[in-house]
Order: sequence, then C-alpha cells, then structure tokens
Amino acid sequence: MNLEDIAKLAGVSRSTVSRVINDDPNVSDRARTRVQATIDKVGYRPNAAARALASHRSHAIGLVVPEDFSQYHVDAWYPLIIEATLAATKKSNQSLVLIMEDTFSPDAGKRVITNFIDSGRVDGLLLLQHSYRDHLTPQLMERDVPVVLVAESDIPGTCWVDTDNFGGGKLAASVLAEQGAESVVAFAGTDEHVPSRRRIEGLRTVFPDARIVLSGHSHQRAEAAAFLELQIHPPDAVFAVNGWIAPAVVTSAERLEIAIPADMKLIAFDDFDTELSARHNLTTVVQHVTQLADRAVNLLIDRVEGRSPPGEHIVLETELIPRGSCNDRVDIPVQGGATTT
Amino acid sequence: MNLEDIAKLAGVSRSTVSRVINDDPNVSDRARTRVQATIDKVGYRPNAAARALASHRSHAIGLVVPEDFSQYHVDAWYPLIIEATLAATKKSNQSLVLIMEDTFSPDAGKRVITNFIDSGRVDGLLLLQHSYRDHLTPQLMERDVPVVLVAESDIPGTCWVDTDNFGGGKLAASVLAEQGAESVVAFAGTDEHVPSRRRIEGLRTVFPDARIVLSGHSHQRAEAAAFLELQIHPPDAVFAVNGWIAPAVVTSAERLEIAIPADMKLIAFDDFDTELSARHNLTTVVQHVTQLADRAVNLLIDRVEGRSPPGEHIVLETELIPRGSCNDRVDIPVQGGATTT
DNA sequence: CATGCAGTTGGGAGCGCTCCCATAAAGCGC
DNA sequence: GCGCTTTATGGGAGCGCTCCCAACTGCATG
Repeated sequence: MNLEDIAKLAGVSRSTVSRVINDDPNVSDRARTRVQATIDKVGYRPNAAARALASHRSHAIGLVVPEDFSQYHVDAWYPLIIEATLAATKKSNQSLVLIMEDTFSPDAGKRVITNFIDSGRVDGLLLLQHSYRDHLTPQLMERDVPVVLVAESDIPGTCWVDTDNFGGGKLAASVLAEQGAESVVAFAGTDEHVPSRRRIEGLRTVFPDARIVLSGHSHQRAEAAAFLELQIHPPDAVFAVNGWIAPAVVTSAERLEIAIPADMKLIAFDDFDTELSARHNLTTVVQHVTQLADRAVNLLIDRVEGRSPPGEHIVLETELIPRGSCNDRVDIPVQGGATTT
Repeated sequence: MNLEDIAKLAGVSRSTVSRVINDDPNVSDRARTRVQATIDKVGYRPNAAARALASHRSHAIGLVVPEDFSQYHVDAWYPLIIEATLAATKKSNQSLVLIMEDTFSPDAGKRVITNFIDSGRVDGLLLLQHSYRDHLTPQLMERDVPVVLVAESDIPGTCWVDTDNFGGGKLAASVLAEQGAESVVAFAGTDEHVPSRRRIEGLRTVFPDARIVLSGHSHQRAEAAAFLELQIHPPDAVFAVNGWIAPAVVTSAERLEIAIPADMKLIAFDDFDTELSARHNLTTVVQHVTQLADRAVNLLIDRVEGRSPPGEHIVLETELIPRGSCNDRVDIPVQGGATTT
C-alpha cells in the first residue's frame, strides 16, 4: 500500500495524497476529505524510509546517554529525563533514538556523527547534563550538527536548555535566611557535577561562608559525612544540594537528637522521589524536568528546521515547595504521608 | 557522497561497493581493499533511509516502555534493562528506538503497529516485563509482528526471554533450608508482578507454608510491614522477594534487636544496588540483566531475519552471591564496605 | 472577449540504496 | 584449444516518497 494506491482509490494523483499527508494548504476541501477518508479506511501509513530518503529528514532525534547511566541511580535523574524526552518527542511526532557513548572517549563525537548523523538516522542530537564537559560537544559543533545540550554551556554557539541552578540555590538561601539561619552547611555529591556547583554559588550569594561537604555518589558516605559534620560543627541550617542526600541529613539529625526545624532548618534541591520528600516533610526547591525536556526537544527541532539561530539558550526557573523542614508553621498542607518517629 | 561517488573513486561499480559494504563474499580481494580504502579515506557512510527503502529493513528495533516507567524507581530495573538493551543493540549494529505507550490502553497495540511497524521505522519490538499481560501482545501476535517479550509468557506462539524466577526462588529456599530455617516469611511488593509471584512459587516448593507479606511499591510501607511482621510473627528466615525490600527488613530487625544471621537468616532476590547489598552484607540471588537483554535482542533479530521460528523461548539461570546474611561463616570475602552497627 | 492571477492538480525526476540478471573473466578437465 | 563451471563485475529497475514545474480551472479585470 503506497501513495499511488491511495491516489487511485481516491481518484486523485500521488501528489495530492502527498499534500494531504503533509498538511499542505493548497488542497481543495473536497480532495482532502476524500483522500483522508480512504487513508483512514485502508489504514495507510507513509513509509518512513522513503520519506526520509526524499526529504533528507528522518524525523528522529538522538538522545545521547553515558555508557553507565543506570549506575547513577542515587536519584532518578536519568530515567526521568529519558522519560520526559520520550514524551516530548512523541508529542512532536518524532521518534527517539537512544545513543550510548563513552562521552569522555576522544573520538566519541566522530563515532556519533558517522553512525547517526552522516547516515541520516537522526536529524539532531540531545546531549544530557552529564556529558557536557567532554569531547563530544566541540566535535559536534565543528561539524555543525544540530545539537541541544540539556545543561548550561559556555562553549560559544551552543544551544542549551537548563534549570536555573544558580537561582535555585539563591532561592534556597533566601528561605533559610528568612528563617534566621546564620551558619549554613551544604551537602553535595561531587563538585564535578556542574549543576551542584551552580546551586552552591547561588547559596553563597547569601551565605558566603557556607561550609561545603562532598560525599560522592553514595548514600552510605553521605550519611557518614552528615553525621560527622552535624556532630562537630552543628549548623543553623542545611542545604541538601542534591535531594537524595536529605534523608541522610534527617537520619543523622535524629541520631544526634537535633530537632528539625526547631534546632536546624533543612532545605533540599530536587525531590525526584516525592514519597521520600513527603515522608521527611522536606521543604524543597524543585526543577521541572518535563518542561526541560519539552523545551529541549522543541529547540532542537527548531534548529533542525533552521528556524532558530545557533547559540540560543533557555533557562527554566525553579519552584519552592514549602513543607515542614524549614518552618514550624506550614501553611501549605503536607503532601501524602506522615512523618516517621 | 554516495555509492556512485565511491565507485568512481575506487574505479569499480556501484554494485561492487554495495557488496563490500554488505560483506558479500563474491568480491575479489583486490577490489575489496581498494573500495574499503576509499571508504575509509573519505569517511563515507551509507544512507540509512535509502538502505531501508531498498531492503525493507530499518535495522532499528523498538523498545516499548510503559508511560511512567521512571516512577517505578524503587529499584533500577527499567534503567538497567534499557541500558543493557541499548548496549546489545549497539553490538548488533541496530539502532534502538524508544517507544512509550500506555500498555493497558485497548488500542495500544494498534497505535504501535501503525506508528512504528507499518511505517517501517522499526523491524521488530521488544516488550518489557511490565507490559506483558496487557492488550499489546495479542494485537501484535495477530498482525504477525516480530516481537520478543522480556518476560515469560503463556500466550502460544510468543517468543520470550526471561530469568528463571521460579528456579531463583527455589535456590533461595534451598539456601535457607540448608541453614536450618523452618518458618519463613517472604516480603514482596505486589503480586501483580509476575516475576515476584514465580519466585514465591519457587520458595514454596521447599516451604509450602511460607507467609507472604505485600507492601506495594513503597520503601516506607515496606519498612512498616516488615517491622510489624517481625514483631508479631518472628520467623527463622526472610526471603526479600525484591532486593529493594531487604534494607527495610534489616532496619526493622535492628530496631527489634533481632540479630542477622544469628537469630534470623535473610536472603534477597536481585541486588541492582550493589552498594546497598554489600553494605547490609546480603546473601543474594541475582539475575543477569545484561545477558537477558543480549539474548532478547539476538532472538528478535533472528525472528526478523526469519532464522528463528515463533514460540521460541530462553530461560536464564540465576546465580547465588553468598554474603553474610544467611550464614555466620562466610567463606567468600564480603564485597566492598563494612556492615553497619 | 482576451488577459491576468490565485487556487488546484498532475506527472517527471530524483533521493541512494538493493536486488536481479547479464556478462566478463578465470579455472579446469579432456 | 574447446566447452564447461565458478567467480567477479556492471548496470537496469525499482523501493515509495518529495520537490519542482507545467498545466488547467474558474473568476474578476481592463
């Protein structure tokens, strides 16, 4: 079943059927309804390969993920962004091709280009946060491949979309300051994670002397680090730079009999695990991953179509979800689930 | 740059270049090296769309994931299987297209077929565990779409690959029996999860009277349930049917001052979070997700190529990782990390 | 009543491959 | 040296679309 067949059935030409399929305005209503009806009747679907061949556009975009992304499961960032991207591409009638590369390998960019761009498998690429200070981006920029980073970037000419991590850090700080906090400690995973770094920079606009404690991608080490820090330098307030660290802080505080929020305020960035945040009643600064993916996909499509110039970027604001860990009198009802002993 | 160009440069015909690209044996060594050299020199890549159009094969396979897969992050199953599938497709020179569908919707199958099969975007489909007693599979079977389930299935004619969950449950049981356990309780998430059900069936071949406690997809509820159960009916041994539940059992045991393994043995199925398993020193029955994906992808490709008949299935054995939670005298060194108090 | 001009429609050419068949070259026995 | 098979090569046809240009319609205009 192809264009020609449909054309014959509908009593028009191949071209007219093609126009109907591609929403070309230059079709009479009579022809359009006739064609559409036969298409629906026989369940015709245009052949993707033929379209791609003739139009030089695959209507597929590639999402580049690092080789071991499932190992970063201290939080659900990768699954969330993959799911959100998938939803966004579906909305835009694009297919999503997953691409896995060791993004730190010196010729990762070349491999991605030869395997997916030069062969026309995808029209453009989405690069995730993780892979952004690697060899990939420069190599792609050089070859002028349509690329959007889901991460802020200082490479000139790159298009990117990111959450305002700096602003989010500032927002967290302002909430703590409002509650009278003076000595603040920030718990983070690693400072190679640029978003974390930006959040801390935001915090420091209000608390320049905030201590920073890093504990890597490990719940266990986060808990040990939190316990030690809270015992030796008990602060007024804690900023959990990565949401998954917050429970470690709560547990340590419990063991040290530090009451939250009476003795110590706690604010977290991200609550990918909403159950956990609700359970610990955490006041949280959240980023909107779904929106992030939506904007990234749309920007990439605009780039592919040539509608958007290189160098464009989009910054998404964070949002404060007030719960009980910063303030005794919470006006907003606690979402789902009681606090534990 | 296309076949014709390469042919001219190498002084041969289009056909010969095509043969070299497709590893056709009927090419002289002289021609092959000449063609390969020019291909490498100019960095030529065959156009995927043209190939697909001419050969009726996209060299892409679709991985169908449920709409909200990132919400199932009590463990890392989805990210792991996605990553493993991606690695497997890469090895086989296929691209991986992610497909998201509400697998319980009555016309999910029809949508997947029209959007991805009829249009020739993918050659075949991989369906994950989660989506297996839904409307998808029957609709796909009816249309004779090449499909492999990553889940056992009783629908006649389906191809599937799965871990031997029944055998794994039996293995866990035999370990507990060996340690003299008599009263056993199994903690699981939900009994709609067929793999969990099969593991429990395996357990029951040895412990027909084992109690079953279900707590849904929630760490919090798992912990509450474990605490209550261990307090009211303290058992000899616990089978954590899903690995992520094990820490809840350990915590509850600590609070109730039940020593593991002295007072109570504990064995878990899956340690997707190896750090956690090591930290709690858990003896574990593991499934091999990488292998699972490898076999599934290969079987699907065989189906697409017509090399494999319908109805074929592959069962993968589980493996026992002995740590300290079942036996005081552990011969095998504990992997990475000490036990907590 | 010829002229112009949007609004429609049809068909040719071509996208870059694969597949098939025809042909050329080489190898082998007698 | 002659036919035969085997191996290697070239070119035509066609996969199912899009894109472009030509042509045709109807209708207002001078």
